Amino acid sequence: MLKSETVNKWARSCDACRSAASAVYCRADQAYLCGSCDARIHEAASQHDRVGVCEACERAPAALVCKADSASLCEACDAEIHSANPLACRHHRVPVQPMPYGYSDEEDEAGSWLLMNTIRNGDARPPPSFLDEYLDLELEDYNELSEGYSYNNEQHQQGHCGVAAGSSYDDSIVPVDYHNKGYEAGYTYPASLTHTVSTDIGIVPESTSEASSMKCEASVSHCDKRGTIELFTSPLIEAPTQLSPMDREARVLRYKEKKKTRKFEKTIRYASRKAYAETRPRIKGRFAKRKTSQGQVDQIFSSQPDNAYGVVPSF
DNA sequence: ATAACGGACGTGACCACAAATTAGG
DNA sequence: TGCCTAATTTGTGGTCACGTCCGTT
Repeated sequence: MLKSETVNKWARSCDACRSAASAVYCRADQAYLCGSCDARIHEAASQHDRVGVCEACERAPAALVCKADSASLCEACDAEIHSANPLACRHHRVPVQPMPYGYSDEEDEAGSWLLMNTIRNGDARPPPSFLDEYLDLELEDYNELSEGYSYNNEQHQQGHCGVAAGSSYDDSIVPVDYHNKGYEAGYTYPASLTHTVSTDIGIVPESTSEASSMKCEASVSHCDKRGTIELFTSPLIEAPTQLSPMDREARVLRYKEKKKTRKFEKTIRYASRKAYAETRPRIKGRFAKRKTSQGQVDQIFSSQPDNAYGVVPSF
């Protein structure tokens, strides 16, 4: 089943800007696009059918929507997830519908905007009051920001930021076409199919360590039953211990933007459980045993006079 | 200026049980 | 190594109790 508390490092990058994670797949263009690129490109081609990206692998167009899991899945992930056990097989799934024009991944858009502005201004360095802006961070957030911070102005001046706008892409790394070399060629995904990013993670170096993440094909994220996230790294993986100024800037900006756009509303991971909870009997808001609740119902109705009406027992 | 009071608001605990996950054979 | 079964854990929503904040007296 799907877990929402783990990090998916496998998200496919946008085919247009090569920086942000893709959010949609355009069937007409046969291209994966982030929210901002999708909005820009399809402003003139609004008739293109687009679908979301699979929430499990984030690297293939969604083909089905699982009502029980409230998740859009590609055919491969759907087959894998829903063949796991007889119960999963019973999940109701419907073909994914093309999204109307106007969809945009706000987070990607805002993040790109911030990055573009920074680069346009020709200065990717943190502002003088850089740290002051984080005085309101939670301690653990601050630790995450502090971890691995190493500002290297020389590298910045040498033009390592001269890549596509809104990108922290390291042009010294040759991009890998996952679609051709991985997914379609039978690339095996991690055993734990995950599809969302926990806000507890804080800064998740999605685009920042894109170069390194491209080399991290063997890494496996694991979430144990207490919710602790463990990252297993193979010896071949290069960890981003020293971040470039651009990488650092991108991380900071992404974090700031994410903090702004944090959504505190409750997220439902299992729609089936929600549906069941809504139908369950209650006594003063608490879940009640079916037999007990039935007895209470009988008691309530037996205590009402024959002509009593308008009283709705709260179960 | 300070204390007391009360209303508004926010937060966490509680409950049962299907579903998901893990452990062991 | 893979399969099966049993045991354990997770997640779900409405209500209540409690604490905090703020305005009024």
